[in-house]
Amino acid sequence: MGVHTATATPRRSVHNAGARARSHNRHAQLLEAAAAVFRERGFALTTMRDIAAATGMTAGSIYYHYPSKGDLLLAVYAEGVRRVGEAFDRAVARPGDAWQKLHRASAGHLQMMLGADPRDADFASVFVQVQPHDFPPEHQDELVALRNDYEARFRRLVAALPLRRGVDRRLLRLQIIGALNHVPLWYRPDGPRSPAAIARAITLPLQRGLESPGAARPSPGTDPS
Amino acid sequence: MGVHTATATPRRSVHNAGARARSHNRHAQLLEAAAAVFRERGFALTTMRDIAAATGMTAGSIYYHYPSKGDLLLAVYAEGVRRVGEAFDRAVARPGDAWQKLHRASAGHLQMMLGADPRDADFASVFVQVQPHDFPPEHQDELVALRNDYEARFRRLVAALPLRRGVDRRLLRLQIIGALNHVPLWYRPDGPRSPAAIARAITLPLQRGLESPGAARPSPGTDPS
Amino acid sequence: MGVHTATATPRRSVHNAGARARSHNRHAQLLEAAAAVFRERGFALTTMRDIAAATGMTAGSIYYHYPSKGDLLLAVYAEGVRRVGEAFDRAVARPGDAWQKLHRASAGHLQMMLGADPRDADFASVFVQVQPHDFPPEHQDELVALRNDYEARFRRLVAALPLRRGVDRRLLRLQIIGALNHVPLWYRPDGPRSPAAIARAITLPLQRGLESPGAARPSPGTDPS
Amino acid sequence: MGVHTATATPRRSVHNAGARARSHNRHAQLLEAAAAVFRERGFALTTMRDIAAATGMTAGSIYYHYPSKGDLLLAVYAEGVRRVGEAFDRAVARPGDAWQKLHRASAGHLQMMLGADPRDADFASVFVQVQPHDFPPEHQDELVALRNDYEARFRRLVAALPLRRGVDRRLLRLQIIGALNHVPLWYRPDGPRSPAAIARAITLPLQRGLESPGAARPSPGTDPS
DNA sequence: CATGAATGAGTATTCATTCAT
DNA sequence: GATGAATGAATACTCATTCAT
Repeated sequence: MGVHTATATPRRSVHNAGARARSHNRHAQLLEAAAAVFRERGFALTTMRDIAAATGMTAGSIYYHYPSKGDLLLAVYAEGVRRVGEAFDRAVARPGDAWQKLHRASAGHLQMMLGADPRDADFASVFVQVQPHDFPPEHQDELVALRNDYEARFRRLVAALPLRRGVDRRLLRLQIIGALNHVPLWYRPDGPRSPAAIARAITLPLQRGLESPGAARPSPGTDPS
Repeated sequence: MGVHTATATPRRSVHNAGARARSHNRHAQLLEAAAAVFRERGFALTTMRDIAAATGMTAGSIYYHYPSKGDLLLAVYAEGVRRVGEAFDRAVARPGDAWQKLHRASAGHLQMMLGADPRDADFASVFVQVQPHDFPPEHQDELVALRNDYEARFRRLVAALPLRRGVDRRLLRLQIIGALNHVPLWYRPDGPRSPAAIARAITLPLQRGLESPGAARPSPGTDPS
Repeated sequence: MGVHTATATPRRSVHNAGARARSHNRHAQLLEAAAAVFRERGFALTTMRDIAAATGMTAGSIYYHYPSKGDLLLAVYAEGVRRVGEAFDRAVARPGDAWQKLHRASAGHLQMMLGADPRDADFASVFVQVQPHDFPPEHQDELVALRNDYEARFRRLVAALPLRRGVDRRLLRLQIIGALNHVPLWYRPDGPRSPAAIARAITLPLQRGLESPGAARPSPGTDPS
Repeated sequence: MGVHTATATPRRSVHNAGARARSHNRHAQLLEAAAAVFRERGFALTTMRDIAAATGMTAGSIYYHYPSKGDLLLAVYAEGVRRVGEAFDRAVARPGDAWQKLHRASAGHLQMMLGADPRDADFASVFVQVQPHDFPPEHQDELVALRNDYEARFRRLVAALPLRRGVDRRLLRLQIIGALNHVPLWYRPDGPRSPAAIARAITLPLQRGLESPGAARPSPGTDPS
């Protein structure tokens, strides 16, 4: 679990507990700063000096921890996948039928991007908004692998949904992901709806429109997620 | 009409028909090349040399026609808005109820991005994928104005939809746009569904889930759009 | 004595009187525009487009009249020498002793730079402020020759001055030229002194301080120039 | 004190003595090289590569020390003001009457531009020959402030001169400055007069021509400056 | 004569990256 | 671990100049 599950790990391992702790902090700090800056400015417009300034380091020092800007982005991306994935898993783990799990998982996904913790939001936003397109070519495969990791969760959940015959489950999944990931482009924290409410307002009509006729109608108030 | 309705127009007008025709062609050619390259690489990673190479010009020559890279992007964006907007308008102009118009307009929107004409696709994709964020600050206002122009069409159309009470029309609109604009990220032209079919598969469940109970159920086969 | 006494003449001669007249006007117009722009922005910062804009031409058209930017500057410079030289000559031609002639010639020099006719001022200012340094190397010799032409007048005039023994006439001349040419850097047309008065205030103390003891003291009011 | 008193200081301070010394040397070296090249070619015609070549650096490296070409020029200018100003102050600090101080200060001014130390000459020449006109607009105010700083010294000195009634002290000051600053345009180091002698030859006649009648006549030999 | 269009060599500036200390 | 300094390749943009029409 730690911050460095991703492939783009730092150059060398540390040698004692004190150093590891310090190192860990420094790494986490660096990764968070990078996430914040990447989110704010995008990859191409972010300079290593921007990130360095956000940590109190100088640009050269970053290279002690990450071998390149692309690796740093990849590490941020991976951490984004990890965090959003965990939120997703937590939502799915709670009892309920498949539609309820979808509502809650969507809410979890959105809350990671828009919720109270700005660090979650930074990592999740990078994960959700950065496209393979923005990466240096040598990292694109890894990026796609990470993304697939996450999307597999969605795939499994949608596969469990009781749907009318003929519904294209892949398209349903992509429609939900598209709608959810579009939210940060217009969301205002002082708006009338919470991220969870938005997520529910996105998925509930789809349930109404697509669930198999035999299933019980969802009653809006029964799921407190 | 024509390519140069947009705000970011070329530096000077021409004075006779022959020159105008030539000039027009060159401009259209330049704009199309820029659209293709911006779409492929994004704004930040596209160099003026890339665009020049795609037209057979030298980088410096572009500046005879557009005063900056940002202006060129803006012109491409504006042309994207114009093309997608026209497709939208054509769809809405055909007779039908509001839901039918929404289905067709969504199909038009998607077809611009994914349809047979690669030039439409280039302009539309730039329009849809470039964010204010990617623009030089001095052009962002204009960009937002252009985008609002287009979104107003969607707003009017959604306003005309017969919906259950309590449905948030703004959210519905943004959900549809989000889902539609996400399609190019996964669409494969050799896939089983046409862009129009995808659009319909996105909006039809929403109709089923959200239309006001009194309205007639949509029968899938009646709208041939 | 037309505009083109200088070496940097236009590419080809004209063939009939009408054309010559028109050509002459166009040339004069171009030269004046160039003088104005060179004066305002300096050689290096002036673009051919600046000059073209000031004449209503396009940049390429200038090359019909002058083979290069350097040649254009040289022509302006030469015209400056011509105009200031003529003013100098007029002042010297009027009757009076050598000191009176010096006062009047200095006044003429200054009036060319600061007087009522803005065209004189443009040409004179370019002449006076542009240094060999600013020229393309291939024109520097010619520039120096032109400048020497003008300075020879000053040299002759100073040679005729009745001075105490031991006075360095060359230094005196250069001191006067330096002081005069410095005036445009601080002169304000709404100031209390006219260019002629300034010139006199510069040269009169030098007369008082340097003229040979036997000469009559200048009485301030006698020379109305 | 030292090289970096001026406003256009390098980007960041250093943290230990060794580094500071190195840094200081590098800065001084860079500034001196820039002064030499600016003096030789003027601001507009000097390229960053020229300056870099003169220091053994790469053009890009200059930006580690100065944020722009304009800032670099300003730093050179400021150093010129500082050096010439100090020479002026030293001359004024020595005992003597106001006229003697003027002679010596003028000599100091000239010696800075033409004296034995080529570095002084570079800085002083840039100070004296560069006009606000040559600067990027954003630096012009600062330039004028620096220049005023220096001219105030001259103003105070001229204010102390015993002069005939009616003499325009401002004009006298500007006449002297104009004559002095013109000298580098014709001075040859192998000529018959030293810079100090030239300065004296410029100011002494003005004393003779302008000092108030009651004052003692200056005897040429008494002031050995 | 004039122009629209293009060129290509240059210009300042940026920035990821390196490295000695 | 960290940094100051440097690098060099790339980038947007400029501009004198050319030339077909």
